[in-house]
Amino acid sequence: MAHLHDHSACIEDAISKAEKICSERGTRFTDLRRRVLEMVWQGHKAVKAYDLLDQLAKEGGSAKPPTVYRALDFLMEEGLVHKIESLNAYVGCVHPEDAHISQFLICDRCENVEEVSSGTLDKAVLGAAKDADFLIERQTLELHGFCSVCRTDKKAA
Amino acid sequence: MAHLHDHSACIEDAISKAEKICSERGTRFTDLRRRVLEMVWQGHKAVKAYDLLDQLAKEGGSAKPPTVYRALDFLMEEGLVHKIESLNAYVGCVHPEDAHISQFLICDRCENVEEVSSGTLDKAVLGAAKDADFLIERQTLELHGFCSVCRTDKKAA
DNA sequence: CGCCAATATGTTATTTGATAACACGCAAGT
DNA sequence: ACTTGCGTGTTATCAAATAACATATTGGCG
Repeated sequence: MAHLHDHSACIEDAISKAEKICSERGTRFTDLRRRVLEMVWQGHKAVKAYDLLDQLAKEGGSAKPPTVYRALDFLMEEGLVHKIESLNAYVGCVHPEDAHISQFLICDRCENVEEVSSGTLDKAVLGAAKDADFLIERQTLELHGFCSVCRTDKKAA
Repeated sequence: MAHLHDHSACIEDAISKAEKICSERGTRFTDLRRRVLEMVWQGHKAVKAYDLLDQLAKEGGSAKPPTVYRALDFLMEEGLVHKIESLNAYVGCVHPEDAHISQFLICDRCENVEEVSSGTLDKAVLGAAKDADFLIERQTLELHGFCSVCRTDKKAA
């Protein structure tokens, strides 16, 4: 993911995909849920629930924790948002149209989160589970470190 | 990991390894830290910080959150304990003597946590990072599902 | 249309998870 | 004995998440 890009296109894309998915499934993409999804997509960083809460509160309405957590729960159910467990934060899904296992590269410097899908990695995970005779239902795979841009910057500095 | 085994041997082993490691490094394996490590090792499940706190409180002494979090921080620094991010809980490390990357199989039924080390998996993770030109510093890899025993039980039930 | 049921949101309170800041104590080395 | 560092105690607070109940909105159906 480049550091410089037309991010408004990312937001628009995420919203239109969400509209399509919800309409296909007959689930309701309400104003609140749209607003929360937009806020999650304000960048490619993982966003904290209470930061969303603050923003919502500033925008006028009364906003309490359940408001934002319920919206996040809905968005996660629909696969539009993922939770980053190691950060207690939430990030927009880049390809919500198909169900998938999530794997993340999280830069600890610029904080950008990149969602990757590696078939090799998937296979290795399944292989490890098979070796242990373990049935996987859900996985958390979060790799922290430095993205290519930040690694270069560090060297320069 | 078998469901039935002489668990006291696990505890003893963990404590003696901890003693050895701390003495080698010149770090202090105090009574409190020993007690917390024993409690983390009361089973192969991940243990919550506030459960440790409750236990400590019952054992007489005054115990407040920092007490247990500081002990856990120490134990994690020494590699004696790992945090399971997806559960906000802590589990004893099975081979603290050598630094390593942690990968966990977490049974959502019996709650046992098995620490695995798969070279294939390690390689796949490194490969995915390399493809993205990403430098890994730390990883969270937690696989949730059902262990072999619980999977069999489920079928039977 | 008007009603009902289901879903969504608002509201209050509480639980759980974690850390900041400062005080006190103890142990090892000089 | 002294002091320096480390460990622990204590108080307070922040941060993350959910429970329980009230109200509102929407969509389906008679």
